[in-house]
Amino acid sequence: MANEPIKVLVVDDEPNIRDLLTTSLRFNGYSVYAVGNGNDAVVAAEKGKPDIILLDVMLPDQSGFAVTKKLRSMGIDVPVLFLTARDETEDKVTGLTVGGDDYMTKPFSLDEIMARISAILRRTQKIETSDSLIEVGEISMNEDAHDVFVNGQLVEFSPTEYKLLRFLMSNANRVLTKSQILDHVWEYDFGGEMGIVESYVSYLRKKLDPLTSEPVIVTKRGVGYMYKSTKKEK
Amino acid sequence: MANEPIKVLVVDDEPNIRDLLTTSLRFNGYSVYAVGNGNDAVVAAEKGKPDIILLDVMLPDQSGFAVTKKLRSMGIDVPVLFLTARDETEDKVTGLTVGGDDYMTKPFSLDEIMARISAILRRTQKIETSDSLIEVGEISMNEDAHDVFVNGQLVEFSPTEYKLLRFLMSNANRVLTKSQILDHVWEYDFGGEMGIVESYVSYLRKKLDPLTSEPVIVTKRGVGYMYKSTKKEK
DNA sequence: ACTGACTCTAAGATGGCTCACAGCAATCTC
DNA sequence: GAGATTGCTGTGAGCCATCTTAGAGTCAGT
Repeated sequence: MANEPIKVLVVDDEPNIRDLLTTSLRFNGYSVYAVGNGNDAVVAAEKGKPDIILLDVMLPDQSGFAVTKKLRSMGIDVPVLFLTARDETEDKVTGLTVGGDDYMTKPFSLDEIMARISAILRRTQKIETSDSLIEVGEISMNEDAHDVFVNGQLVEFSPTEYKLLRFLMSNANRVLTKSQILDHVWEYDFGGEMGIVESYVSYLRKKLDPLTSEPVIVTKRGVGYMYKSTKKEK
Repeated sequence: MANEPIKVLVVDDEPNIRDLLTTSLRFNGYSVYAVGNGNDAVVAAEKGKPDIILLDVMLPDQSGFAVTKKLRSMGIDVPVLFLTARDETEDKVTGLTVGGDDYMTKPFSLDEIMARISAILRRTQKIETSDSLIEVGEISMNEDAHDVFVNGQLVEFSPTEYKLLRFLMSNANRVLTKSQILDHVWEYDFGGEMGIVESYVSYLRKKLDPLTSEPVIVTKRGVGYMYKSTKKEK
């Protein structure tokens, strides 16, 4: 598919986060390399010419902002997705979303971070084809506007409902276990039980089923859930 | 495809499980080597360059997670199929299905574990030819969707029925004894009688026979069962 | 502080699933 | 053909996965 894989630079001092991101990104087809501090980040960005950087703002040697500033002064204006702790968000983040940049608070969910990366690349790499519309069966989803249309009718969803639906739709016609759903849709430090997936599937069905000709989320007993789209026979 | 056999590393401290897995995997054409603790696993993974690792999470020296982390930090990002006990599942499962990884709870069934391995290799080795479709005679089976079509018509099966049918189909035109079926389809610690196989064959027939031109599961009296596909040409 | 939206837990209800058993059917042996 | 053996399937008990809903706790905006 991709002759030139998209290159991502991950900068975070926590090995767990670094592994999590590296593994997931690789699996999603990105070419990834990861470093643990600001100095290495600058060097790696200069040599590796990444298409996007995931950059923790809280690094041992210098802040992510300093790294960005240094890169920009070197003429490297790669888009950055900042990773910040929840509490240090409000004050320092202002002005971050200029240009192609964006930020996410930790802890994040994998599905969410992949979506953000896509969004940033979509905005910055004009050549990129993938548009922000996910359309499967009777439901279409506009990623930019966060809107969901079911057979043309706008339906409101809570953030979690939205993420769950997006994950199900982007894996249409494939059974997903509750563990998979939990791992991808919920924040990585979520400590609860898988029962919450059942609850949210229930919420989704309550909103979706009245508007669709047939149930879109089917239960595969003993396995998991699947978003089913009208499939062509073969 | 078989010029280079796929290499599997088995890591489990229980010799019984290790032997069970090793034997089955070898029989299925994999190149297998097995170790009993985490340190050996890291060494073996480094030297042997396996295509996939079956990794018990509960090892004598260190956890399977620690092993994985060590490997990833060494730049070895081979996919892992974690093996966990049923009770330690609920709490510590988070993050297990990230990347190409997956997990299975002990006790498992051999057929199930082979299916999972195929699924993981299919997802991670993009070159892999075999897709997720098993098609023999009038029945086709979509592994991703866990769907079974009999002459184009979707039929629902319980998990056990599904596994039994999959095992029969992947051994089409070969007689399988009830013991073989029990050993492959049911969990390895199943304590019941072989009569259960007869029951489930009966369930399958009740659902399949009305939709097929001739019975697909034939009884070889005194021997076992066989899935028969009408292959006229050869 | 009040309100409403949202997340998550817990628990009861439901119904499917697994498995054993038993009687009947089919097949084999002599 | 008769009895013995093996296989088939209906019944039912107990278990377990799933669905749904009510409510507690939290957070944001007014």
